[in-house]
Amino acid sequence: MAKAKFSASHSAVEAILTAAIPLFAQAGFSGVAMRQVAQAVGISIATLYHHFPDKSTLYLKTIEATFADKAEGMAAVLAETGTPEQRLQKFVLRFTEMMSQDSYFRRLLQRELLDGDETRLRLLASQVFKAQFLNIAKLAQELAPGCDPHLMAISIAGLVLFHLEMTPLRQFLPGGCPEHNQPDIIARHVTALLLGGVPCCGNK
Amino acid sequence: MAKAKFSASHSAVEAILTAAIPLFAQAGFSGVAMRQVAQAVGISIATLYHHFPDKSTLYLKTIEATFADKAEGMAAVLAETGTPEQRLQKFVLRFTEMMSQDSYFRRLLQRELLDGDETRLRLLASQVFKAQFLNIAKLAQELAPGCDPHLMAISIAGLVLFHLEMTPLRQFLPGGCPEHNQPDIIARHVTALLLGGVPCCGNK
DNA sequence: GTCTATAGTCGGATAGAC
DNA sequence: GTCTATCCGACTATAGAC
Repeated sequence: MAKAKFSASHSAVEAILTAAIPLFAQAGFSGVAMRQVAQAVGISIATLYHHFPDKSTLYLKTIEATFADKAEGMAAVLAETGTPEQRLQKFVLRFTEMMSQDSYFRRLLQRELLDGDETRLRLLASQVFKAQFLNIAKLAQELAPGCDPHLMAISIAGLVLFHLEMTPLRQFLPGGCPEHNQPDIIARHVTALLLGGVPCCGNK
Repeated sequence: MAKAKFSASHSAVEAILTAAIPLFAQAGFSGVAMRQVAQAVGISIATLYHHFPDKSTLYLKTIEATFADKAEGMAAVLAETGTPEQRLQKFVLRFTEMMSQDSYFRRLLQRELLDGDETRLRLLASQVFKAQFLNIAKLAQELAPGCDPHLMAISIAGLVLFHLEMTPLRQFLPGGCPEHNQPDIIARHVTALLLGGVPCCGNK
């Protein structure tokens, strides 16, 4: 009973969140007006406020939806067989590809690292990172016993994410070219660096 | 002649920029109101607009001032003697310390990587990074001949910067503790990783 | 659930006196 | 150079009809 009603409401909320993700990713919380969101969905502001009590809640729900989507995808990245080196290589490649594809998620992540309050940071940690973080840390311990797994896990993810963060700046730096933004190029460089240290191309 | 007049104007502009840096670093362009800046300096809005034609220009000048300050400091980080390994170690340590201290610069850098237009990104590249980037790339070539120096330079700086970006999230991730945010801990980890590859603590 | 209309506030920017 | 006073458009949020 009341199925149609609930379903309609549900899809309206989904449509709003879908429209809000690119807007907040592009301009951040204070850079987006509720009018813009309403216009992007094709509804009035009053209808928007019927589904979300205020702008902060809309933003939080947008973040939650984005991160929940990503948490699902992240689960498929690991659980590989092979030597630790092979598993690292595969993880880095898949992680790079996944992060390259979803610039909205990446931008929201960057914005949360700058402006996230404790609630949203806890959400980010527990929903998106925690499970994969433990797997990476475990892999790092196999490859580098005695090394701090927490620092290693952040370094591995950070190498990939920072190269993607630098995409807009790269073209203005010496030696930068569009090829450096390709996922497979970044993944190969990061893998070689992690497995070989600085002489990373001597062992190719 | 007209020295006092010019001097007064100069220090007023400086006072405004000094007050604007932490505000824009904290909340970003759209998160700061001109009224806030005026209040922080202790002047009226009209006076603020007497010195800067609009908000965009104030923001640009704030970024320019912050980056110009940093460009000076960056010059002192390099020019070391010793083996390539020793020079890398010293560079990473000093770079980490320098970036740890100035969170305003770091936040403005993060914000520009998200929202910077071409003008400001070119400024960032040429004023802040270019000179040091070439030095790091050169050092990387000594340590890893045949490896792409552009990718290596970004990886070296990125390892340090990403660990600092993760500071607010670290406490919610497995194994994270306040000590992981200390510059010397980060620098040691990054150096070991770069010189030894993943088995970074086996050679301590 | 969705709308039009609007309240009330805050934003960037300006006029003109001193 | 600095101020008070003000304009006015944009913003968040709400009221009330359908």
